[in-house]
Amino acid sequence: MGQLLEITDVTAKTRAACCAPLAKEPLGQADAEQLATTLKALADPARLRLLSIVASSEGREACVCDLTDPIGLSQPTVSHHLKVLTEAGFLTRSKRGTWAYYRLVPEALEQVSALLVTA
Amino acid sequence: MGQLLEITDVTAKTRAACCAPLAKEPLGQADAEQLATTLKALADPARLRLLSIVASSEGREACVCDLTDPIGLSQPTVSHHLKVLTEAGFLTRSKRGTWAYYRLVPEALEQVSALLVTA
DNA sequence: GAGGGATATTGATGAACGTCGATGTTCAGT
DNA sequence: ACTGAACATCGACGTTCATCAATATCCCTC
Repeated sequence: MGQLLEITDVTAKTRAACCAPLAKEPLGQADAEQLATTLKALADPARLRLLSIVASSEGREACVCDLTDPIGLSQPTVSHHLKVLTEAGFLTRSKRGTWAYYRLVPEALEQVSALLVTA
Repeated sequence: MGQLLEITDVTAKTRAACCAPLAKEPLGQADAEQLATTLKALADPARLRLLSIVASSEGREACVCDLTDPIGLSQPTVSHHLKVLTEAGFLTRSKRGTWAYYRLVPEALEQVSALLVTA
């Protein structure tokens, strides 16, 4: 009891919250695989750009139509990248009319950031 | 003038220091590719485990012989992963006798960590 | 309900990656 | 010099992944 995580937002399924900071103790195989999956979602130029565009947009959200052009990739490819980022927990999707809006989940990035710090 | 970076260690070739934080402004193509390369070095279970073992070892360093067994991969594969981490700036290599010691570069992880934070 | 626009899914293709066995290299000790 | 140990490099193989064109789905409007 007295778990530290009780304070955090329960609704956010922060998949990156898998383990102690890297430098704290050796990662187990399962934890390493989970963290790697999360990091792999970030380790792509197109997805990093998509994330940063969304993050610096008003309300920290943007629709696909605003993202396709500046990225310079086809619409299906952009859609695919957004799906990867969403499944990794970095974005959430909400459809309004014909448009799909993707919103940043700041806690997800903070989680990953916290795991990498040397403590 | 008054650059923030002047304070940081000059000797460390922190390759991750490419750009402003993700949420600050949209990443350019070149910056995104560089960051992605750095993150790709982290986005692998074996490399994450290697990093964490080194990070939690005495003096934040370890030789290959101490790493091969706990990882459960062949020696060439471990050697390859260590090379990737070194080229990404997360480790440095120093040979003493027959042994090769890999030491953690904490600043590199801190750099990446700082870029992901939502600011 | 028919047409059109925005987004998601599918299938295919080429490149990048993780892994290993085999071999090369360097160094300590005999 | 020779042998053995520690580590790196090479070449090959199977898998994963980014990307696109084509197609499907959903929703608005007329």
